[in-house]
Amino acid sequence: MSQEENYKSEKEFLENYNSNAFEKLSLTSDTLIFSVSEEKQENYRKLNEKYFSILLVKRTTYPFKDKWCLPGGFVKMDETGEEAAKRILASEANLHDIYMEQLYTYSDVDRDPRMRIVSTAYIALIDKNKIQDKLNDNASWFNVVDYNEEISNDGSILVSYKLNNGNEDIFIKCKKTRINKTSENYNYEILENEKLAFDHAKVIIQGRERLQNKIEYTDIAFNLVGEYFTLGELQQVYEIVLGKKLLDPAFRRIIADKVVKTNKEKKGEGHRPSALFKYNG
Amino acid sequence: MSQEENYKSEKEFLENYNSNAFEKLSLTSDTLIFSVSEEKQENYRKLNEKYFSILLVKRTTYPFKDKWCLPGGFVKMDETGEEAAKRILASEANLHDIYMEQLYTYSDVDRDPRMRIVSTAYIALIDKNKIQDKLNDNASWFNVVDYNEEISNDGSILVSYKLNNGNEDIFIKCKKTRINKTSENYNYEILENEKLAFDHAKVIIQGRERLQNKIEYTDIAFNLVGEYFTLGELQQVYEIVLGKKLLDPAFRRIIADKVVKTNKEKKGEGHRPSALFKYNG
DNA sequence: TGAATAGTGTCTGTGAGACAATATTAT
DNA sequence: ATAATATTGTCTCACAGACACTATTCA
Repeated sequence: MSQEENYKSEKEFLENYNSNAFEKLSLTSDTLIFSVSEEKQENYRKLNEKYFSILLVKRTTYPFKDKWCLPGGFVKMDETGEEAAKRILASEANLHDIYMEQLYTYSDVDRDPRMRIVSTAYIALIDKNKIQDKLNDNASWFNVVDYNEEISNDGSILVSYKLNNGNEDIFIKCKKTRINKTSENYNYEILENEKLAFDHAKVIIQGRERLQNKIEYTDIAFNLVGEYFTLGELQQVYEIVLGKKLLDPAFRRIIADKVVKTNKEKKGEGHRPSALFKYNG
Repeated sequence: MSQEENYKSEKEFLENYNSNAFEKLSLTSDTLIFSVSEEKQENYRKLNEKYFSILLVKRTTYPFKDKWCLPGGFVKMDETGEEAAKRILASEANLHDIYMEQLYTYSDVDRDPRMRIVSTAYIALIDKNKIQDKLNDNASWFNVVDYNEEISNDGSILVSYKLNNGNEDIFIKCKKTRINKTSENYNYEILENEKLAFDHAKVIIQGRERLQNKIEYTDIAFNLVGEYFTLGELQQVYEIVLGKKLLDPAFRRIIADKVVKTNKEKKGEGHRPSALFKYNG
């Protein structure tokens, strides 16, 4: 504290500043990448079933070796947290120009066993059709195959997830408690989590909640579909993110002024073809 | 990278971990404290005029000596960002048990002239009537006396603020540009800012926006009033935060199931007395 | 009594929820 | 023809916006 007292100018102060006066820590960026994946149906008439999916990476090194985690890494001294997140996605998963926003900064003292590491988590949304190629060996898409939320007696909410990548299941169970009765902010206590490293189970739960909220009052859903899409496909995306069925006419009313009809059609599906639309950005 | 390769267990790895393998930085917590202040009117019949107000602290040391900033400081190694924010508010302004939530983490490389410092900003809401005492000499409440938002030709939004603490004006002008056409996230470019340190002008603008949004779908407004309040007072709080007048019947409908009428009354105001209500948490 | 706020009644239009009906394709 | 989805029409109900009206106090 006393070091600042006697300088005559900011310039002089800065020249003499001891940047080690305060303890330092490391900062990482972790990105929660959401997408919607399709699964071909046996019945040729039916639409492909869609799943909400998350990209996870298997750790090959300690700590949490062999556990799954969000793609992330250390923030370098010459980049912002978001720049770091983008750099890592480009190098680890060959992803470029994707929608990204900051989710939350996690600063629990013991969240990393190595040392004090604070992490800023980001949410990213991509259209999975664009990027079937070049996934790193350690990376894998997990579908949310089961999702449940129930209110317990004491007013807290029990959330459970089941993720699957075609090969392996991940279960998460979490107890959400309101931090304050006036707000929608929760404390997340992980009750069950065998396979996810760090506090990433919490990030996934909190991130999905954010996406569910934002899809209702923004247009971010369009980042999950390609340039051309049918209204049925778009509706499926909303339904998967929201976790509930929507009524066709209501949905069409809501998005009517967000899309433009093109003269293209999607044909050959065993039923009436549907018009392809574009986002009216 | 190579250090992790050869350990047989996580325990062994951690015992040998070199925590200086990556560059480190400093983390600070800054808190944007909002409140609503009253100003006695000359006309005895009229209600007190209310202002949206923000607590700022005058810096006494470099950098940004003599500029105003948000109360904040370095996060210690044994506390989370939010704990640091609370510790600082307790010590600097004698504020305890106040509503707080995380706003955003600012990590621009040059945001602090001393060195690389990342800051997590928090929003806090308090009832100003509770805390007229014991403000630090350097701290001062600024009222938002003028606030304007206009859309410019290129689609960006020009935001201007005028703050006043009874003694001094602070002007801020900022250009908001959508980062992405699908979302409500903006890039904030400060065009005018003489008196605020660091990137705190941006924090104020972003924080107020957050509050405006959240007051519509949560009950956080109740953190800005005391235990007992009249519906007129509560309505004023909403109006000030939202920056627009509300119609009485509509407002009463909206909050009807959030409040409970008590048998207390507020009398002696030169007009019909009004019932005091409590929050129905 | 008058100025000011407190509090309520009610009309209207918008928009969401619900359900029904029609349209069109591949097999 | 049939199964499946695409697309539109319309009824109803809830609710926000708007305005008018009544109630009550203190100087």
